[in-house]
Amino acid sequence: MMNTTLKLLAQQLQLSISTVSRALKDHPDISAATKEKVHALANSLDYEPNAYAIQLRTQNSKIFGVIVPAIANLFYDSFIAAVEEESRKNGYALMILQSSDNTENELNNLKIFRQTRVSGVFACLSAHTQNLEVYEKMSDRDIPVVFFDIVPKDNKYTKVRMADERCAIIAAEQIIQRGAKHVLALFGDPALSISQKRKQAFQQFMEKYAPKTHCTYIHTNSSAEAEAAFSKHFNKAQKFDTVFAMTDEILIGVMKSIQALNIKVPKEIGVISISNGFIPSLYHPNICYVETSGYELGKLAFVQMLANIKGGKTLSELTLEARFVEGGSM
Amino acid sequence: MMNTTLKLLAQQLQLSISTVSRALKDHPDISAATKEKVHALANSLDYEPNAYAIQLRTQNSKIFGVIVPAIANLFYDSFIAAVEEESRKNGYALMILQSSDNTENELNNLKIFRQTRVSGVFACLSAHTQNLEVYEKMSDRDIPVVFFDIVPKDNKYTKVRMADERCAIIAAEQIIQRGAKHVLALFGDPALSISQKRKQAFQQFMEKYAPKTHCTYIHTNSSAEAEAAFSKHFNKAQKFDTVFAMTDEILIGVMKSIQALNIKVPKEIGVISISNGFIPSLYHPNICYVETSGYELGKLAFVQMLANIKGGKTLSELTLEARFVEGGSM
DNA sequence: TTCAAAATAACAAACGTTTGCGGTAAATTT
DNA sequence: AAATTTACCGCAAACGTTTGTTATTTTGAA
Repeated sequence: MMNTTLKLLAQQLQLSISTVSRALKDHPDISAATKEKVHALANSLDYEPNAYAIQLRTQNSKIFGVIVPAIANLFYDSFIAAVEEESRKNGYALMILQSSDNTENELNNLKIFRQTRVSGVFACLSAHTQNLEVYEKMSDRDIPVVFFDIVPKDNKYTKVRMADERCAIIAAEQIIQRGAKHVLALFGDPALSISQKRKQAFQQFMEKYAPKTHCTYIHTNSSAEAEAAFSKHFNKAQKFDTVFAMTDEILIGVMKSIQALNIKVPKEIGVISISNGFIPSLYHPNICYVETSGYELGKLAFVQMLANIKGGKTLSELTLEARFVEGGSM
Repeated sequence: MMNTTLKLLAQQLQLSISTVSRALKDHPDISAATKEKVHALANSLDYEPNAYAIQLRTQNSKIFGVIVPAIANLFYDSFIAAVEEESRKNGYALMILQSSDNTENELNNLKIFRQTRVSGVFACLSAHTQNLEVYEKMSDRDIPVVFFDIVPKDNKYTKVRMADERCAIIAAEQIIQRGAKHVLALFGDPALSISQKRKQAFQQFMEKYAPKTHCTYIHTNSSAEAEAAFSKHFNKAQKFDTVFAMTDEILIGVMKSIQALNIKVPKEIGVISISNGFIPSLYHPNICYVETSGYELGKLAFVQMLANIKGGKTLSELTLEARFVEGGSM
């Protein structure tokens, strides 16, 4: 079927293309009568403007690009959901690409975004991306970039992220408040800055405010490792009364071990984690956690993006405050 | 910064735009020497073709649209991941929109896709969408649509879905094989065709091949409902030896109740579900499940899409075979 | 009436490509 | 040496919009 264009409408109405174009967007130059006629025909032929022609003319694509390590991820998918909601409200669509934590993919994705002339990109750095040159290229093209979650250190970028240190500290506060004596604290890949930050903040806080509490710190790289580490340490003479899991992944491992050993929560052990909230709700009792909301972060990122687009440059780092969510696990 | 275009390259090289264009795409009309020069300059100015101009000229956007009820969903996000992988390999990008199971959103999304002139759309119907007129409109525009998961009944559409009935039957087989005597079978929203199909297939199979097994059928709409239903029924005189959960959502509710009541799996009760695999792996022992892989479905959908684009019309329904995955829960 | 000022609509260029066709010079054939 | 290929390249139109400028008509005041 022939696509209906301005030209077609113009021909049928014996008007010029420009008149039809203006009528459609309610330009004051056009008389009410003409507008009416144009709208009528446009509707009946259900005219839909060609986004590509518009972009070509106006240099504005009304599309945002999003790069995440993985879509299939409890945190990122809620981030995406939030950004998508806001985008829709503001007349933007989303193009989502995943890097699979692979720098090469990240590069290709950025290229696609440049070619698509996206209006902006939300980027989460791949775990080991060091070279930010390609992001500079986006700026050269006047495409604003809002980094989220895994962000570069340099202050010249716009970024939003969780208050990682605060998360760990809030967890520590709770642990102290409950009067824990022996804590097993499990953190993620020690090569990741997020693991380092959380571990450091947690440890410092504990040492300062509860020097008598005995803490064991362990790094694990997967659910399975966490599970193994937990059961190994739990069988030692020194029983823990509290376990802290830095991520959902770790929590999952811990909980499997707890179920396997048939340990009673919270009677025999208290459990607390940092999470988006979904995994903690899977268990009975619900696990206490410090909330890091991908959804909230998405909303925040979008605000930054809009500010960036409207008001020019907004070079700042925004961190999202975390809060403790009560469960029955402590 | 000025975007580098063909025109710019042409000027700098004292060549015509068409020559530059042809040189860049290795057209035989152009001499090797010229090609070399053009490529060199294009690289140093890192020229990137304007996708909008190309689309305007060639009427081909190289973008696929995807509509899912929700991105933040274990099944759909793996579906998306698969489609995204394949798309990238084939030089397409993805535009992902969520309907939130809301027909109005679905309509708007389709509209965006039409305006963006996507090369094709992958669509999962909203739970209660009846009117498929808008999808007809896509066909009018020669935009192929591949339905997945929740698909229309009409055979004129291209669709891929899980073998829903088979899933239920495989589960029933396993239940019979383990010699269950009393089964509690939990299904989802009875208004959804998927619930109906699975329930019907399950029930028929059980009645035919294990008429003496006593089954209780219940429909629930959420995790919480499933949790409540399970604990309510478990306390009755007649204890179940096996519970079947049609979805992850239901399984989550069931498992919470099982943990709350401190029931031993599989000693006191056998558990089996239909799932993507993630949730069943969260418990100890791992829950047995019939696998419905969003990832696999995505791959399949993509094949269909490509066939549709290349070979014209391919009106058929493909179903993805399910398989049983052993856990320790039965 | 006459003329300036609104009101209304048409013209045309531009956005960056692709591509059919035509043109010129060099190479090859008679 | 004339005629014909062949190799290489440029011209120009088209894709569907938007928008500054210009042309025409209508209106209202002088």
